[in-house]
Amino acid sequence: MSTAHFKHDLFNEFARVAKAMSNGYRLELLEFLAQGERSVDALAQASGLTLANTSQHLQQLKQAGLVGNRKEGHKVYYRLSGMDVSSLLGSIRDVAERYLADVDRLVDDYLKVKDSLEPIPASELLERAREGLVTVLDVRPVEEYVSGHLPGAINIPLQELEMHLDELDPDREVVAYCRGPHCVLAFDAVFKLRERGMTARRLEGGLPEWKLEGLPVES
Amino acid sequence: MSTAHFKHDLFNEFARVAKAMSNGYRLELLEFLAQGERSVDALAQASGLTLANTSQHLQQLKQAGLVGNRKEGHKVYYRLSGMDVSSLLGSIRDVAERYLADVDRLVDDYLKVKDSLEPIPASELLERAREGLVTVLDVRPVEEYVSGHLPGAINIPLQELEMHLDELDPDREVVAYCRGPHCVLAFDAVFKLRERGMTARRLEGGLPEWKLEGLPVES
DNA sequence: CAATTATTCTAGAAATCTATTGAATAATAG
DNA sequence: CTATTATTCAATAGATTTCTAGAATAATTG
Repeated sequence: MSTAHFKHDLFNEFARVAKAMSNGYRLELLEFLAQGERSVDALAQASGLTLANTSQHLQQLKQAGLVGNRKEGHKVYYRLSGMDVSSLLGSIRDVAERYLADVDRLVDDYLKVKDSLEPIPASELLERAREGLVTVLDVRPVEEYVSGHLPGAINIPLQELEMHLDELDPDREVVAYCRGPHCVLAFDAVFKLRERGMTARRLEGGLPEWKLEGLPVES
Repeated sequence: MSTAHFKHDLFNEFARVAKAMSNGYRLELLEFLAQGERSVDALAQASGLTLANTSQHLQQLKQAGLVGNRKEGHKVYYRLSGMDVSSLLGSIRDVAERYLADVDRLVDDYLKVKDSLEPIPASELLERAREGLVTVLDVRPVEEYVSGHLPGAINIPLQELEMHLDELDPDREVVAYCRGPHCVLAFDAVFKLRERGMTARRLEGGLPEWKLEGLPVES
């Protein structure tokens, strides 16, 4: 095999990985999977895709080596091949955020209050949690909480937040988190809590970013 | 705008970045650009694509925010938007190398001697260069060397290596480098030098990786 | 064993991507 | 001003992707 040929083949292989990630729905699926293992059915529901379509997208991700699966009973559970896939997703996010004006515009438009919601870094949360000063609030759906969450975090899915406000100590600051840096759940939660007069901030990044920093996870 | 809509749009923006990188030729162009600024013409020659085709690929990269360009005289020079694009390319490479069996197979097939060519890490090269123990050899084409190279490196493009062997001190170890971790130029150079009885190793990664570690570049 | 559930497979239409070709534009040189 | 050089634009054919819908498979339940 010639050098040019080798190089060409190699770059085509790299392109396969990028191609697998070149579709918005597949990136959403990867973000869901970054929260933990999920069945095809659950992923279809979460993404709003049809079952057959979800299955096909997952198979593309699998062929590119980004996810793996296992069969248990008559369900198939998919999972990320490794946390470096999550990290790759983060790199794409960062590059997009830095160089695509549309991303900035979108984030600004939707999260107008962005500046007033200055996020708290993982390191700071760790410290304040150690001192017992904060309530760590996971606002993702129950299934995602169950398959892994921040140590000591309590789970109140966003939709149920208003009904369970009494579970939160009104005198402690709340730090909310969800799936990732652009996940709106934590934004909305902080907004609602502040409306109720509580002190609330959101964590910078979500569970996947927390894991990538090598911080402990409870489940 | 609804939450679901926002999320969907956002992930589609991220997908644009991945889509721009989902083609082998475009990844090759990005690797060339990671060596330094280049004209469309030069990139067409290096990649083997036609001029029009090269121009179109570059425009796709530009629309995804990955590259920028400037006009000087009647030439247009393209450049990476930032080193984080180079870093993203590296992440894709890593994921592909780790999870795609085909990549391993390709690298093993072509670079059979891989194991005997254990690369020297940047940190070690720095140390040994400081002690004056090694000749740092850049085997990329002259243009790439000119637009930036390792401090103190001498340039002998691979094709001319045999003719210029006398420029190398036979008693000093040679460390060769080129464009990146899978660039064959340095592999071939090390092979040739060893055939001539010289002590030679290749640097782990190429110039872009060196820059990403924040190490100094000369030009 | 029949019915049910979860997933995958197959086929096809519409949309998108890629490479090629030749024409158009823009800057410079003569 | 004309010719030349470097790049982009526009049109097109062929290949690939994406989504849908219904059939097929595989494991479990009754």
